[in-house]
Amino acid sequence: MIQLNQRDPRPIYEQVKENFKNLIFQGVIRPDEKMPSVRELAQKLSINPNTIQRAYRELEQEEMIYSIPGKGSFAASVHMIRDNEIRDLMHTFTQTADRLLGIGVSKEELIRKIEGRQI
Amino acid sequence: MIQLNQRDPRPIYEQVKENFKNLIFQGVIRPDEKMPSVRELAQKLSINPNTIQRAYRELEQEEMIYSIPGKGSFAASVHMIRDNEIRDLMHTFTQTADRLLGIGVSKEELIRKIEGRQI
DNA sequence: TAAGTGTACTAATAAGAATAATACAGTTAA
DNA sequence: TTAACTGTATTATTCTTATTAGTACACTTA
Repeated sequence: MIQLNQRDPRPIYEQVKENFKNLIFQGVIRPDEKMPSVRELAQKLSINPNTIQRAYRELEQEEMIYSIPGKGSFAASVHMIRDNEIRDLMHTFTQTADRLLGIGVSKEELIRKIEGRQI
Repeated sequence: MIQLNQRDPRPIYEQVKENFKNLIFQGVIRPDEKMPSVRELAQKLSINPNTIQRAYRELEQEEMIYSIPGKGSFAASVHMIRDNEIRDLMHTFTQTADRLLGIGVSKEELIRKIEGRQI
């Protein structure tokens, strides 16, 4: 299910995170489906359970999954994930806009930029 | 001219950078005015010249200053600095907009966001 | 030509990130 | 109730990276 690449310079927990993100986005792991337990996966990959736990903790902070002590970790719904992504991007968007407006760029210029985009 | 804070957890070269950014923004160092030489400043602060050199190198990459081998380092013009800042922010702005458009947010919604801002 | 300037390269060191070891607490099912 | 599972917190160790230092080079100016 999860593939670690020895030559990948990124830390293991990052590789684990990316693997699960892909599996969830691709629908291989469905919303509310149980993920492998930290110990089970750690054993399969021959690494320390805490490394998996770190990956899960960060995935939870990014609201890709949710964890229930004693029960397990589960994939979040794709709608939830999409909403969170939009929320975060919107925050960056308005923040950047504010900084531009603050140093003298006009609203009209920003709006023109938007209108000029593809899609 | 430059103040280093022993309790500041940031590396020395970062503190040096921030100090100069402020001095330039505040107009204490005027456009094209010569900055202290790497050795002179290093001696005053009792640190290695290479540490100053790193600060200067990064300030140059950010186009806050420009350096001429054998002559010295000089503050960039405030107009240049402002233009660079706008260029970078615009890049972030359009990039973020594109990602939002890509996952289904409409141009109209983004434009409304801009129009709703203060200033 | 001597004393100044920035810069490049390498080595040493310090700081932080990544992982491991261990213990705790909740859940479930026999 | 208890045994075997689950996630989580804390601390320690290891390892990588970032930071700083040492040294030499090349250019400019007086």
